[in-house]
Amino acid sequence: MSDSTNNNRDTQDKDKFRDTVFLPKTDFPMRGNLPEKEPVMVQKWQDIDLYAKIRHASADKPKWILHDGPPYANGNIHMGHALNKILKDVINKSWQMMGYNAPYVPGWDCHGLPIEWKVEEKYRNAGKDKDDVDPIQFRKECREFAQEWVDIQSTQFQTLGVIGDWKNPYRTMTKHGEAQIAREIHKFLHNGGLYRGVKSVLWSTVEQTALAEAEVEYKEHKSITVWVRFPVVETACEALKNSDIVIWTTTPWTLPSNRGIFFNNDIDYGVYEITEVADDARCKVGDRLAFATKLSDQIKEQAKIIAMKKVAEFKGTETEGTICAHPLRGQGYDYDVPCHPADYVTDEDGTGFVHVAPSHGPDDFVLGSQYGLEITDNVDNDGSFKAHVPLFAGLKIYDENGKMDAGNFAPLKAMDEAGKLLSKGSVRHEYPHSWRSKAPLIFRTTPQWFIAMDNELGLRETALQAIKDTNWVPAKGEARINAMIAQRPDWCISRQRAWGVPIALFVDKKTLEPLKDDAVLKRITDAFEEHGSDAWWSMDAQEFLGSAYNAEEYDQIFDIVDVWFESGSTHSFVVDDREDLGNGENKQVDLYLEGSDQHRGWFHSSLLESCGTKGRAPYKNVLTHGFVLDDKGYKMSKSLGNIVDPLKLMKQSGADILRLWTMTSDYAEDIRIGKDTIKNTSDLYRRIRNTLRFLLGAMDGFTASEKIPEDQYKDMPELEKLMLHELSQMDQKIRGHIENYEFGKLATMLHQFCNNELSSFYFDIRKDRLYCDDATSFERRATRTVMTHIFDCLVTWLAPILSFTAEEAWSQKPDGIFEDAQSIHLRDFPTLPESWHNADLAGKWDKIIAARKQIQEAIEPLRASKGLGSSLEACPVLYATADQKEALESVDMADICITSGFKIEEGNANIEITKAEGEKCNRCWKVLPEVTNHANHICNRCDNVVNKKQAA
RNA sequence: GGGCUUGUAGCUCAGCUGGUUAGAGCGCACCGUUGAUAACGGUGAGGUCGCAAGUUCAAGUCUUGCCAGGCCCA
Repeated sequence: MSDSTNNNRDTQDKDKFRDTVFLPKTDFPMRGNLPEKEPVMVQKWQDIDLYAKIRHASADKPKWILHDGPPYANGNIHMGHALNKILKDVINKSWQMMGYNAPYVPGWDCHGLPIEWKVEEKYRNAGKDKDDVDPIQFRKECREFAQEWVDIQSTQFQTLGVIGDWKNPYRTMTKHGEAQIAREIHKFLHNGGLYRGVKSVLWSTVEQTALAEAEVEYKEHKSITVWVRFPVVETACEALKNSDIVIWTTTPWTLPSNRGIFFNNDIDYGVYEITEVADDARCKVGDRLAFATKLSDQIKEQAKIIAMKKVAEFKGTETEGTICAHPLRGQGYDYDVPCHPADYVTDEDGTGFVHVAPSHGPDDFVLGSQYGLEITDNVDNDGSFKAHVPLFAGLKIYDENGKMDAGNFAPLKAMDEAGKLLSKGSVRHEYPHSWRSKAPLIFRTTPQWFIAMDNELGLRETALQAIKDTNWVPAKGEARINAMIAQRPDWCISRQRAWGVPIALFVDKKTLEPLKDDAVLKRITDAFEEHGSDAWWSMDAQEFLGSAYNAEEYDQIFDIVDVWFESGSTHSFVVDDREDLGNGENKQVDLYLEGSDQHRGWFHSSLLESCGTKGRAPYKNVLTHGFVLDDKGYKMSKSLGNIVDPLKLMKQSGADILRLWTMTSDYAEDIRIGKDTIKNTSDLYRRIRNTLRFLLGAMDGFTASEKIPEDQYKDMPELEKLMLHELSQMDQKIRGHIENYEFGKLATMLHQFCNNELSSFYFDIRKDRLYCDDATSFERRATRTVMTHIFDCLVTWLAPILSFTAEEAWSQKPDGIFEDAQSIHLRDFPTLPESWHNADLAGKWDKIIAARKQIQEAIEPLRASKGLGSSLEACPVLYATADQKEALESVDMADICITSGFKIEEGNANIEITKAEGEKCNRCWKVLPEVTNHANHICNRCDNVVNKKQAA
């Protein structure tokens, strides 16, 4: 007989018996093809209004509320948005499936500068000036712009698989939102938190307006530098007597506003007596000058001093209490100029002494205020000196084109004439300019509205306590926000802008006190509720003031409120005011969840706002995630060209890949994304998908009658019971992780369960039973019953993460076995019977599994030497102690090791692999002696099954 | 410049209060299977735990410095 004849017979037999084997069958494809399927599913969820169905189905369950932080309605979503929204969705779905009613109301931040700019830009491009546009019209265009992006982002978020109330999100620009934000401001008016103060801001003399930091561009600018002498008039420092302190500045125009001198306690200073000077030097022999010793050579050269000697040394600390005269004393500048320490003063350049004009620099302002230095009001909106300024009234710092003007040169000249100018020069340095006009900017103090941190309201104290009362996840977030709240200055909430909610107040022109009449305030917010805050511009002031007050005696405030105050108020106008979230019970929500930057942003402003109005935090738990970086750990940026676009990624790989990536990363830290990570995630995804596919295939044709009744579970084989135990273990771990906000471990755990417990263990072992056993046998029914339980659990556990894939798998399940839910997302995690838990069994099987592992290792060398192919060709002999022998004999080790035979002998621990005796069964492929006796070359078991099948 | 923070195999992550040869999954290599088949099973090779000092009988784990990142400020 030739080989080919043999092969033919084998092939025929194989074909013959292949049809009698119960191979897995399912329409759930191996390949996900997610980019095509996901959008269809999103559409379906919208069509059936899945969100409403979930709400309806869980209406009676206890509420669990994650309150969404509003993204800014401007531009397409980026990876950070994707991470944030996916995380929220996974967490929310998890709690929902734990048996809670977890509504998700997405929101948007709609007011603010970036949108205002975009609209302004449109006007500029049309050759119009924003200031010429009617504010109502301007705001209308801003609103339309914002709404456009709300709609776009809404669609994009939904493609991520995020389920929420997309039909009815919250927005900071709705009429109710604006009205309630105004009410919140009024609460601070009543509780004493709100006050009017001044603040140092960057000011454009050309546009005559304050600029936000984001409107400022830093570029090179040539400034005048001057070294100026301040004669010491009073000092406890012996060295300083009869000398002049030398300061250095690049802004000569600030000298008329000088009110102090700062030094550094740690710097070494010297007093130098001039002994020889050049002809064109501005100082003379015998002058005594004080400055930092480290800078003496530099100053000597600059001042054209040929020779000088150090006559005294002193530490910065000794300078305390020294008082100087202004260089223009006798010409209207007769006040004292005190010296104070300041850490920011260095001896890197200049003189080691810094001149202080509290009105014209942020450091000057903050420290100057602390030392009680006068905040001058010398400079007008257009950059000219006000009329009360001696010598320089009317002179402008910059002209209308932003060029340096007499306001800079005149003080310099006056100093020189007074003999107080030591030297002058120029320097090129980075300097703030207007984004719009490109003109250089100046610092100027302007009146602004503040919320006090430390007055009778005690906001800082309340907030610090609220931080302690909140659960911060990860815990390090607490230290971060605590430091910020502990150190922050009063909250400046006013902006001189158009697109926002006005700080809707009237201020008495005479007393400068804001009007606190409730009737007036109510008329204002009622009008906002009806017309939106546009009413502040469109209605007449007298309409708000009513008959009790005369509009002419009041200033109407047109400043708008900081957008952080708006989003910080969402706990009020969203959480408290929406029935679906709220409960109207003034209750804290369960979770705020944002990036770690929000310790300064939303967590922070929400905390202050809520502490000010409610005396406690708006949240119980705060979860933070890190930032998305590129594959090397660098920040994504256009210039580096390393941006990963979530929309593109979804089109290439699918949202479920993105979702899985999020959850397998340690999102508490910054996370990386790149080619490798996506590849890795796709591989993980394939394994999970194939596990679902195998389960679906294994359940092919399963009906309720095949299912083992609950009361017979005790008779199931141990392996089946072990798997039920594994399920109950998983169930407990999963619930524990969710309750402790340890979502990072979930996806990894699920994947490893698919991989280890299922694919390489249970499925591999039970393939024989599924494929070859009698379909009606108790054992096969038990296996298939357990498969339905595994599927029931796994598909639901996966649903929060792989929302699309789980839904797809759910749609492929056999009928009549599972809960009748239209969508997987309408389900809860299955409640597993207590009886499934079986620690003793698990303990026993630990040993069995260890033995299995040893057998597998022992087979390997034979395979390598070609002594063996399939493990079914082997018959291991295990030598073990009597105890072990007993345990192993109680189970079918051949099945478990997927070998055709298995012998256990008493003896010293050892393993021998022998070849199984007999021939390969043409149906089940086991190598058994009995096969030889059958005409069809099949084993007894298979023969029975085939005969029974034919009879049926 | 300041506050907070990160750095463990090619990738994603574990490593509790310092204690035997640093773990897992993926990927990779090799083998098996060809009845989960663009799948499945097994075995194996990969790490001076960012670098350098120090504390200790003992450090990935504690201290200090440095390097490279990140967030928030200035």
